[in-house]
Amino acid sequence: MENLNTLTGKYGEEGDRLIFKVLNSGNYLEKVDTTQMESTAESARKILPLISEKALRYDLTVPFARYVVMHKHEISFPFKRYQIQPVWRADRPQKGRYREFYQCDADIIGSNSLFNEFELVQILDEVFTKLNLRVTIKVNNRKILSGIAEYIGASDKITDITVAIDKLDKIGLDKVVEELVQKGLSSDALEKIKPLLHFKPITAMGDETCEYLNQLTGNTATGKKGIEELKSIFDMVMEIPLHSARFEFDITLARGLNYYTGAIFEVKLNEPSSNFTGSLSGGGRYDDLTGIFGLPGLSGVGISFGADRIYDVLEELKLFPESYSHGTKAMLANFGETYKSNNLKLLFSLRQHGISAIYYPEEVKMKKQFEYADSLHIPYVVIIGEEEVNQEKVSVKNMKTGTQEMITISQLTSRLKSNS
RNA sequence: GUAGGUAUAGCUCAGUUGGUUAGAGCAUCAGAUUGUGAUUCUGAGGGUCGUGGGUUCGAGCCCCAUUACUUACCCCA
Repeated sequence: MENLNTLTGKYGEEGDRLIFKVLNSGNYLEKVDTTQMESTAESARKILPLISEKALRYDLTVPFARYVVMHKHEISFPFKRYQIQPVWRADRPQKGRYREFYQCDADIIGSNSLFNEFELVQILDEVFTKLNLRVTIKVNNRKILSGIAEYIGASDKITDITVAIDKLDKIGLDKVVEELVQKGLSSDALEKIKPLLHFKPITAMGDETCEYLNQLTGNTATGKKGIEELKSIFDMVMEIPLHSARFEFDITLARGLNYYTGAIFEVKLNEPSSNFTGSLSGGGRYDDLTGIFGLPGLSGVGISFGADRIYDVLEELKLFPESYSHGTKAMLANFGETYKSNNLKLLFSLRQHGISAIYYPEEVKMKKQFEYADSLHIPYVVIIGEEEVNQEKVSVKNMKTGTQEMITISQLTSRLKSNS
């Protein structure tokens, strides 16, 4: 839970609408002049701060910035932290999109070094490599986008421009141009921007490319700085290559969150057998997020994993193991009161040896007990009945191979211990 | 915020132009020499067809409302 006014304005116009506002406690209409109320959007906007002071957290980055400011005297900078918690969006739920979901954030605050960006890229690569997911890490830089807007004389329209360009794949060149015109872009600006629309994502940044990009951004200082930063990250990625992730610069990558000022990241799934389109992870650099809480000049960079989306994708691609190897190792069949004591002794002896075992609690048919063991993927079923007691042995059935044999308890123990 | 779609057994779904006791697969349960699963065969139970109205001789099917779920756009994890 956060104060509403610490969240508003940080996530863009769209973001503000998606914040879950919490109604004030008690008589929440106390401060409202009900005679002035109208059912218009504008009236609603005016009344909102009067009836709601709290909101559910929209992401983990803004609350993190608040935390850093609150604890500035106890923190050594550069400060790194990770955090896994639910966040909320007042959105219409749909595939891969939830009202409540878990984000896993990793941030480094209090350092301008681009090495931090590189470290985060390494984390992204390592995580998705370990999860066995092929992904594309898309990267861009807000300064490049600002440079472009500056160059074409439409600094106030950065968001409109990037949002439109972002749709290139989906709606095509003509529609994008149409949308830009509709947003009020001059024909002169449009001419300048057109080469950008033909710029495809690239996976390497040589000097020539940089030079070309400088041209595209009209050699503005901001644009140049962004290109320089981008190249610096690329250089590091070239030097220490990633394990499995594809790393590419995509000039159409925009990101709606207002607070980003430098590098921006987004991770897309790159598996032919899945058509999941949402981003699995995102992030970027924010230069002055702590400023609004009273600690200016602190730059940070962070990424966020969408745990639920990653889970969905792993499920869809069947990458979860069918059962966990460290689950129950053996089930002792229940043969009734006569053999209960033998079973209990064995059960606790096995557990003392660190073997996870259970005793079927009811005296029911063997068929049912075996079905139970099978449904739980328990690899061994141990039987102690008349035969076994007479021979001072136990029967053990390997549920995978179907073979069964009679062995001593010490043989059983070492067998269950050895192949784990 | 905008625009669609769906709602029938525990689950996944059939159900013809409205017409008699609403079906299947899977799951569950019970049996096939009462010490054996994944892989056999036989049988059984289980549904006020989301809810409330309406049209009709008659509604799972048509119309209206309502609720829940879901998909796309917008945007994002």
